[in-house]
Amino acid sequence: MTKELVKLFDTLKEKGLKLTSARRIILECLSSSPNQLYTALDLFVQVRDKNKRVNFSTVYRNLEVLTDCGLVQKIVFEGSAKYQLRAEDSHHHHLICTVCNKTETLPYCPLGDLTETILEESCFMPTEHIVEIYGYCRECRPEKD
Amino acid sequence: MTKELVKLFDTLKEKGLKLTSARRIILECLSSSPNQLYTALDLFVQVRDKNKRVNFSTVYRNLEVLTDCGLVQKIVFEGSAKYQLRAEDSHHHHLICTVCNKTETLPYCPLGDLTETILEESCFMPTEHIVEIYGYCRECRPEKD
DNA sequence: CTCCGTGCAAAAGATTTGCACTCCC
DNA sequence: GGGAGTGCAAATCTTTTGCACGGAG
Repeated sequence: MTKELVKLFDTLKEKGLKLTSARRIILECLSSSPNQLYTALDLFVQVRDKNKRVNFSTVYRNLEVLTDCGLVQKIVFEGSAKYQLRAEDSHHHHLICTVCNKTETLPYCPLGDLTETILEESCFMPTEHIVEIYGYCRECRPEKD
Repeated sequence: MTKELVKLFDTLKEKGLKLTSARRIILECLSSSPNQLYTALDLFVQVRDKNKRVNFSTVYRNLEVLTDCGLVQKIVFEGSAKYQLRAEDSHHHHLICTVCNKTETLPYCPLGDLTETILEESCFMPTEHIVEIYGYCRECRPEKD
């Protein structure tokens, strides 16, 4: 079992949540492809492979729990929610390939100090933001001509 | 009837779409609160007030049509799609108040020239992006202390 | 007159919930 | 042992679709 996984489990416990077998498997699956965006269904299929007794609702309920306690990041696009482990270290965003749906990480935030600027310009006080960048990853990029 | 409304109707016709009474009413409603994000249901309720015979599916179908032809902008958050007239002039983003749900416009794009940078750094070729900024508008801002 | 657009009803898909039972701490 | 968590089934909510009919151009 990887160090990262242990850390995830510990975080769960610290938050007063029980480490059940469903949660263990869900975190293992998410952790096995940290750059993939899973729908609840994607994840359920993979979880099911490891333990047939885990229910779809349980996956949903736990994705919500894990999102609330900050271990998982939720993004909504193309009609359904997608989930991914949240890198616990730093604020970042995603580069999402519209062909293969794999994601890469943009390790910094393009908004930078914009919060201050917006507050001054618009009297609007930003608290959170969504930045998602869509395009072609290196593999899926159309041939250059 | 406002100038802006006439312009919207003309755009419809230019695109080869018929100006039906449902579309007229939908655009009137959207145009009456250009800074509000409407769910399909919100809009349906308001449309219904003006003409009881308009169907919910018609609202959905037209929101899609209007989005496709660029008159309306669609944003998905909090579990459902929200719609708003698209300012026809320029690329911009939204400041969304998490209290009253009203939106303001951020008249520029915080990503700026980042497309080039990302391509160089990551070999990822951005084609589109979502930037939505959440926070408190001037009216809903918590008391300063 | 001709289709695009619509009303209606039903289906599809995503997500949530009530309840009894289970099993982690 | 107690309460958080789960399985199951059904409900709910959002969005889509098939089909026959109606109205804008």
